[in-house]
Amino acid sequence: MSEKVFVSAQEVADRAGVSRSAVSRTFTPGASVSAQTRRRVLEAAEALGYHVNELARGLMRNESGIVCLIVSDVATPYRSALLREVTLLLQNSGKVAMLINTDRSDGSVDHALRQAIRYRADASIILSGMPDKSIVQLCLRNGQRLVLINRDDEQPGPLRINLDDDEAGGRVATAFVRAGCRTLAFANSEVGTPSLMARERGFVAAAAALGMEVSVERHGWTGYEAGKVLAQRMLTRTERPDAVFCATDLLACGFMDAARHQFSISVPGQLCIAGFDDIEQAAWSSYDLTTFAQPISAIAARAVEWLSHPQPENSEQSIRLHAELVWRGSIRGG
Amino acid sequence: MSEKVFVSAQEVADRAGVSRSAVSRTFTPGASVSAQTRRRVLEAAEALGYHVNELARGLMRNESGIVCLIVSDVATPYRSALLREVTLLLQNSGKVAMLINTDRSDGSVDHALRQAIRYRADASIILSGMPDKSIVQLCLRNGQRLVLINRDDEQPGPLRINLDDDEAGGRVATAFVRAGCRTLAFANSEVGTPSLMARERGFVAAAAALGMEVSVERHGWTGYEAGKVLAQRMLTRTERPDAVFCATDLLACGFMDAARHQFSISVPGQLCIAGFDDIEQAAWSSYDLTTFAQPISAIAARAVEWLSHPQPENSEQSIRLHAELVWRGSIRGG
DNA sequence: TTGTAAGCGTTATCAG
DNA sequence: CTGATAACGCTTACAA
Repeated sequence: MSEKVFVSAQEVADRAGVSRSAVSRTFTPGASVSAQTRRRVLEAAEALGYHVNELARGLMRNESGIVCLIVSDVATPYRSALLREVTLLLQNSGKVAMLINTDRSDGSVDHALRQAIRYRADASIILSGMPDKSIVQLCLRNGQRLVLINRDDEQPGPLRINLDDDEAGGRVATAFVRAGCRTLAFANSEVGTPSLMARERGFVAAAAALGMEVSVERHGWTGYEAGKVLAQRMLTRTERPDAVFCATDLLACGFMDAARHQFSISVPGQLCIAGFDDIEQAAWSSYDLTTFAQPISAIAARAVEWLSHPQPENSEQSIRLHAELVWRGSIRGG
Repeated sequence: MSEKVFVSAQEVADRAGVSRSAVSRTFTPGASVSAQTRRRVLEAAEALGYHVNELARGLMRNESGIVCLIVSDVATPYRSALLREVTLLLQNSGKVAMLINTDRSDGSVDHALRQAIRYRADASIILSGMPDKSIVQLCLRNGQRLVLINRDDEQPGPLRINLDDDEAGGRVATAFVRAGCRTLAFANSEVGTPSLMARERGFVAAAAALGMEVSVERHGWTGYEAGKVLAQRMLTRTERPDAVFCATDLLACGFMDAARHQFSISVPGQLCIAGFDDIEQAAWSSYDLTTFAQPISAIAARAVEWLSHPQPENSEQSIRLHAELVWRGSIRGG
């Protein structure tokens, strides 16, 4: 198989009878080339199968066009939906996404960020995990913009996009009470992400304000299986809850399935359930889950927009978005 | 904010009191550097925060380390699971994934492949859509390796990984008959992907061999909603099917939900259902769907392995993998 | 083992 | 508007 393969701007220039620079200008938006030169260059390029080498271009411009997406558990409904949205917007604004799949181990995100630096990514968007403070500084020093989504970090520099997780609890608590529920529970995972904890705290506080106590249980990761386990724990108690707020839709689906199929508890008849994220499955008729919608499009839009714009420099780099309550059938009397 | 930011090998060399090349060699696996030089370089690099510039390295080596993943509908359970697997393996073998999200329009994949060429990706893996013949040739001429997953294309050059979709039908048909079903149906989407059509043909043929006819209906895309619509069409007929093979798990979930919640048909009591893909939701107790498992790990492994190995050149570049039947509760008498 | 120097494919600068 | 020339940060003969 042939080895020396890629055709360079020089070859195009030779064939078109112009200089390298003319070729370069032809492929640089907004550069001044005469219509004729331009046409001849394009012809030659087409004939030769020339494609700009973005590696070399990035080297010169000190701007690769690459944006790193750092994420664990990509196959999860919420994560993959966010990923879709972000990549789409990124492409529309002329960037290209580099995907780094982290595991849930400690140095994982830091490792990913180092990768981003080596490829001279213009920016990194962190969808899961938390980078170490030092590596964040390293990225910023290297001129890399950082976006943290739902990470709720305090340090300045990166753009932080978060939801009003704490306020969600209040709305659910009210709905549960209105539905006549008396024994409230919160099903959480053990991972203890700031946003998950905020949902828990908000719910507990709101319930307390209504004069009710919440039994909290935490287990495993935020997936379907953990929801089942949590249901097993909570539904075998002597004082069984008649309302559960699950920190995540996946937890809620697992919880609901266990309640119905293992304990023959009717939802919402004997048990009201609410989730968080509004994943696609929440709308499926088997679940019909009342939940809070992650404003995925808004999140992605704000992130990408911030990347494309000249930085506002001293403006507060923290955005708080609203998670809308989506009423469905898993709470009585919606 | 500071502008000239990235630290170069030269600066490291200066600080360590060695030459540029020494630095380069230190970061090139398997190059000969004395332990002492190596140590001094590493110290200087650490102190300065040096990171190899992969853009420049790729330019020299003519090998970027980038592998392009071309995929539409990333947020779909099957796609995102495959994506997770591929990115993971890619990372383990020292490559990095560039994600391009295509829509279902015609030139979309071609556009993505051009992007891949511009970034001098070492390879592209196509998970959805079909590239034009000419662009495939262009990629190959440019030394870019190509992997087509479940695309069932005939042209030589790319590695083609496919399943035995056609054989699946036979196993389902037998199971349906054994369950006592008499009125068979196949629920497909309109997209007409080779693999989807192969499932349909295989099922129809197998049923014919058993002396039964299959009513086929096609609608929309391969998602949950389309499954509901198909159910509406097929379950309102005078001669209602008592067994349905859905081309996709998502279709099956939608079909099952419509059957149960709109038509109060019990599954598997009055209606047996089978799907294809074995997405996570198929195992959820609300569905408990009998289905065929995409051998996701094997697919990813074969793809990545082929990319990393020196090409076998003349060997047949087509792999056919087996989709295992996963027995669950949506067919009677498993 | 080490340093020197050439070159990878671009773009930016600056004359013309 | 165009063309020469100098970077960009790296790797890799080749020579020491």
